[in-house]
Amino acid sequence: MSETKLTTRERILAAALELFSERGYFNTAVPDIVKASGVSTGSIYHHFKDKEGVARALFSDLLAQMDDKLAHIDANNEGAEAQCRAVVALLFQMASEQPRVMAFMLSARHREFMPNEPPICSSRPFNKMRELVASGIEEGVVRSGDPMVLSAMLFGGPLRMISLHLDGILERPLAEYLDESWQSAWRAVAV
Amino acid sequence: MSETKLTTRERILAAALELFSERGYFNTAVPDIVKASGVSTGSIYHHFKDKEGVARALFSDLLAQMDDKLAHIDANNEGAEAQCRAVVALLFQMASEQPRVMAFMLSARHREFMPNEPPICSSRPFNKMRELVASGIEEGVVRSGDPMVLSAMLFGGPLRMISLHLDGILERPLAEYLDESWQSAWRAVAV
DNA sequence: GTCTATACAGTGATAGAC
DNA sequence: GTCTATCACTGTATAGAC
Repeated sequence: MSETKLTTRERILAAALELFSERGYFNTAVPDIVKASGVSTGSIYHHFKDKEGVARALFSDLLAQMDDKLAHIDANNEGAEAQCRAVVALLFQMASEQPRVMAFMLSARHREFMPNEPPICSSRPFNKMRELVASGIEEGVVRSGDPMVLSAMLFGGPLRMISLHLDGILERPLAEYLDESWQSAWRAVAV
Repeated sequence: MSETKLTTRERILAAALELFSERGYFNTAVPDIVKASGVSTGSIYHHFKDKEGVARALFSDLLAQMDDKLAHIDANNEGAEAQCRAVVALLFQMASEQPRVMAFMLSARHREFMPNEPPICSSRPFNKMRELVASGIEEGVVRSGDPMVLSAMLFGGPLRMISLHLDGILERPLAEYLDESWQSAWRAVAV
């Protein structure tokens, strides 16, 4: 536990992530963040403009992390099929290991508390996923069609599995559904 | 416009649906519902226990409506494949014609404002969809496998298309994506 | 940069007349 | 059943000392 080594900013964001993903943004008061982080109200407002600013910084950090991981996948896998499969595996792994992070990123209604933020499906990670499908079409491993639709079909099923997992509906650990999910999903778009 | 003929209760629920789905539950104050419905604060609290009670009634009504429509599909279509396809068509149609309703039902984080409500994916309509897939397996038109997974794969893609539509990402009207979406989705689970 | 104390707005909910 | 008026409180954000 290197929690002591975290900067003030990091402690605030860690507490906010915990609380926002657990109870939701609107059920979290600033004094809750104060208690959970051990940082004072004044410090929070020194580091962030307002409560929404905390959420924005958190969301932006998480998107950047996700973006890094996708870039890593891109570099370490050969061909669109392997890359897409690695993306699904990554999403499953993150949903298992950091369910809070995934809940905040995928399920939260960001627009409700960050009115000026674009919807998550137009974020870089989601665009990257669409690009992968598009290159799959060029490679000839994905049938031709609207990349938007094909991307929704390829990743929509696995993302639903993640939702079910986050809602506590699945009987077994999410990882055990990976193979079957991927095989089904790939059938939807394969040539 | 038969708005004048609505009962007080209906006017409250109609206004609440409009506001909750537009701005979200937490961005809607009771006085907002008062203004939008033309009904007084006192009347709202006469008909509902509290603000959460309004949301619960609304959600329950919408689920029941959806349930009716699914029963109708069940009765008017022969075979699991046709029934599943009709479900997807219905969802697309509703998302086009009543985007607010669908946004409130599919995307809202209900647990955040109705703590005792079960997650929507364990609601009757979603169970019905899983049952359809299960009967598809029995009929031999859907490959054998975990019905939970297969259901997620069949409906996950189309539901993502609906999300994209509700977020305003799609270039064309949702209806134009129906055929391509269905064909892809069905491939994922067909024998 | 961090803290405590506090101002102030806006919220959910009630009281009580009609 | 419906209304108006009002309360008590919570939550955001600021002021200002250290």
